[in-house]
Formats: sequence, structure tokens, C-alpha cells
Amino acid sequence: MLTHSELRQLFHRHGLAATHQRQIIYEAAMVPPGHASPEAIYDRVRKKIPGVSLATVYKNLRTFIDCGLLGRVSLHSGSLRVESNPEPHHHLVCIRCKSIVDLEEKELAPIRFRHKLPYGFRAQRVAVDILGICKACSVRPRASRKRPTRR
Amino acid sequence: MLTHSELRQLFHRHGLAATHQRQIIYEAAMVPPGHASPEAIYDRVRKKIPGVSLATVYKNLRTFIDCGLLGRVSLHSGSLRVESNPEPHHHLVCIRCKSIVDLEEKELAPIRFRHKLPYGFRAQRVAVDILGICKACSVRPRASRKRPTRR
DNA sequence: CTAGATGCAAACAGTTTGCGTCACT
DNA sequence: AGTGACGCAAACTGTTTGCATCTAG
Repeated sequence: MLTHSELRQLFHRHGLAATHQRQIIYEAAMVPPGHASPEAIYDRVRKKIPGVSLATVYKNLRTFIDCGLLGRVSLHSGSLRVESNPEPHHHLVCIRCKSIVDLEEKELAPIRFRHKLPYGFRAQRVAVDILGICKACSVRPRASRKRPTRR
Repeated sequence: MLTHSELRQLFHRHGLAATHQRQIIYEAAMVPPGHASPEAIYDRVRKKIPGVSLATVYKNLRTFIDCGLLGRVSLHSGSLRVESNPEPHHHLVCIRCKSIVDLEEKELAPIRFRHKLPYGFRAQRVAVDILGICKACSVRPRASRKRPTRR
């Protein structure tokens, strides 16, 4: 948890004004265990700033993501992608054009846990995403990449 | 690629009527490399059945997913989930309540490829999702799980 | 003949945008 | 003082639903 002035510095380092809303939104996004949804963050922020606008929360989250202060859990939040391959398998995912190519399970050596899984979690299967740049995108100049549909 | 009557059998095995639309939608969802979006599937289907309704496509995709004929690429399509942990790490994902818990990278033995990656793909990082049932959900009776927000 | 499927339009949820006003720097 | 942030409402995208009609079994 950052102090008030560490937070200011962090924002300034990224060229962002250190507004009150922004600070509270950032803190709300960082509360453990992370992975919050915009709605959940909005709810937390409203407890401290009852008048915040949901749009402000969205604008800030996008700003944070764009400058790397936050990440996103999945590149494919947004629209549904259907999975036609019924076999267990993994994915090569292009972070630029979001395309997905299957990788047969046997292409990867088995995943090994170093310790027992925490939290009474009962694992059923393991899905590996290998994130990178696909052939088409590394040929294509960066500027010409299609603007992602949304999000 | 299934023949017409194999397709009929497949549907009947799942208690689904073998309508013309359904067959075409299924085939459209299965065209390689898979992972199509509903819009993309709709576009393919319209080439064969110009009058299809987008709603019919959505209804069928949901039906297919519900009965296991199709999967979905990510459990988190739908709404954005923010990632507050800047360190490379993996995820334990509950397939029932969609909750996410981080797993430190060092908890997993390094991922090893058995062969070179295909397609000129330039890998940058590997994200592992361990899918299963979280402690809370394995205690909680199945019926009481919250209806997922959407999708 | 009947349960279930389709098509249409309207409803929704999540997210973004335009614009006037306000606040950091 | 000027640039960027905020708040509001309206616009948009992706998805679902209600209902009348049609069709496979």
C-alpha cells in the first residue's frame, strides 16, 4: 500500500495529474486479491467519494491499463470466443491482433506444481496461454494494426 | 467435418432438434482454426441462410456451450477484470464462481516446449490458468451459486 | 399434434464519448 | 492560465428476452 506522496510521484512519473478521484480509484483497484471488475471498483470508490461518476472510473482504469499501471486478466474480455476443439489443448495468443492458434497439449511438457495448491482449490485442468506476436503482426507495421473492436 | 447424418445424430444425442439453421451454425462455429466470435459465425451463416437472425445464432451458441458441444475461450469474456499484480504470475480460476487467485510464478516448474513453436510466433510470456473449483464453491451447494452476471 | 426452434424488435449490461465545467500544476 | 480531469447524459456494442409463428419429431 503506497503512501499519499508515493502515489503522487507514481502518477507524475506517468504524466498523470494526481487528482483525488484518481488516487482513490487506483487504491480501489489494488485491494487484494486484485482482479476486480469496474463495477466492484466503482462500489469501493463510492464509499469514499459518493459523487464519483462511473465514467470517471472507466476513464481512469483505461488510463492505468494504457500506461501499464494495471493489466487486464484476459485479452478476450469483451466478446465471446467459441472453442471448437474438444481436446485439452493450449493457446498461442497474439497480443496485438488477439488471434488464437491451438497448441496441442503434447507440445508442452507436463505442468508441475512445486507445492500443494493453496486455498482448498480442486484443480481440474490447466490451460496455458503463450502470449506473443503472431507472424502476420510481426510482418505488418505496427501502425496499421486494426484498432481492437472494443476495450 | 461431419456428414449430414452424423450431425443429426450428434444433435439427437444431446436432445436437440436438427434444424437447418442449427446445422449451419454448428458448422460455421467449427471452421478452422476455431475460436470464432458470434459476429464472425453470424457472417458465415448468413452466406448460406441470408435470413438468419443474429438472435438465433446467439441462442444456438449458448445451447452448444451449455451441452458441451462447444467451449468458450475464456471464462472472463463479458466484463473487464483488472490485474493489479505487476509481477509475472499465474491464476487459479474457479469455473463456478469465476473468482481468481494469483499463483506466484515460482510455484510452477518452468514451462517447457517440446518442439519449436509453429507459425513464426514470437512468444513473450506464458500465462497459466489452473481451472477448478475453489474452496468456497466446493463447500457451498451447487444450486446456490449465483447466476453468472452474463454470457 | 406438440415441444421446441426461429425471427423480430425491444430490453439490457458493460463501456465509451461529447461537452461544459472544474481543478491540478 | 492552460491542459487535462470530472460529471453527466447520450450513444454504442455485444448479448438476451418476449412473443408470435413455424417446424421437426
